[in-house]
Amino acid sequence: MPELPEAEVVRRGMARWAAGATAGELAVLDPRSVRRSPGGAGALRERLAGAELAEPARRGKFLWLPLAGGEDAVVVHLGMSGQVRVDDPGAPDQRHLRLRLPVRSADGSAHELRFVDQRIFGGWWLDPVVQDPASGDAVPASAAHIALDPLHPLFDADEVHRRLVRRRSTLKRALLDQTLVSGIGNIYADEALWAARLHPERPTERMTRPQTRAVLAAVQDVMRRALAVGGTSFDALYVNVDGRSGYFARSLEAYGRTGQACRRCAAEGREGVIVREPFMNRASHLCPRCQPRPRRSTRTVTG
DNA sequence: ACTAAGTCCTGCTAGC
DNA sequence: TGCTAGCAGGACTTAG
Repeated sequence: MPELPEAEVVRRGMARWAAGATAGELAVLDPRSVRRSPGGAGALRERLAGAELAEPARRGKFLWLPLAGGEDAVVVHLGMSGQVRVDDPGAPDQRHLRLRLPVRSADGSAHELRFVDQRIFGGWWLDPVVQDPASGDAVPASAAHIALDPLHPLFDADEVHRRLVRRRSTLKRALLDQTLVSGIGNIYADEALWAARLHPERPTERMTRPQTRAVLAAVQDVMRRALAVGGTSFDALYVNVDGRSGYFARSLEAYGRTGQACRRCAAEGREGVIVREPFMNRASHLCPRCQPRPRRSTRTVTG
């Protein structure tokens, strides 16, 4: 699933051909992929035709193509199965191809930016650009509520801690809340919790500052390592703009390793096994020996 | 029938 | 009793 490292790989892949390019006429093969765009396919197509694209940008899992002039941008969100592909004009359609944007790149070459999305959680939409007062960044309005991501230069773990302990929730749920810290999804949440030896159900108000620092440092570490090898690919759902897979799946310690030995336990002579636990109609993967379930919460249970 | 999951939206509840 | 902020959970989606 695309999380921050995968979105960043896609951003870099797009940058070479999109930065400074001139857009042609957008083909909308499935209007559901532009359902968030004001005015629908027609308005988006009209705005893009002939528009100059600037350097692609990203915050958390949100990507966008700023349009020359700086007043608006095309947001590209991958959802859970979205891909951006850069193809030669006339290349055969991919299965689940939803959008096709011809571009004349800065070097004069012709390409197509294509949006392929099996499950249609993602999409493209036109959005005004606003200034985020906290960072000074220019961001699309629909991404303005998103917190800084862990790889942002101004990311402040202690500020996240202060906000975290005010919450009456649990740790993994908080890590997935894009308004607290952005870019983390189910894979990197499980990996960071394993690395920091913290249970996903740990109450947020009982987190210590060293624990918060540890889990956020683990997020940064696992994201940087994933980025270095092109992201995490489990199947054909996530690929780079060239259609190539990332190699981080083989480095995962918790996610997707249900029933397999915990490698840290094995290295230390213990026999922990990764288990899968239900979580928000989804799943968490963890080692019960490294990540013991917190003792019963001190939170008041009404009844 | 059930699995995968990012984000938006709705509705509930605690607390004042 | 009523308001609000914050939190939890459902809806959306398709292939295997």
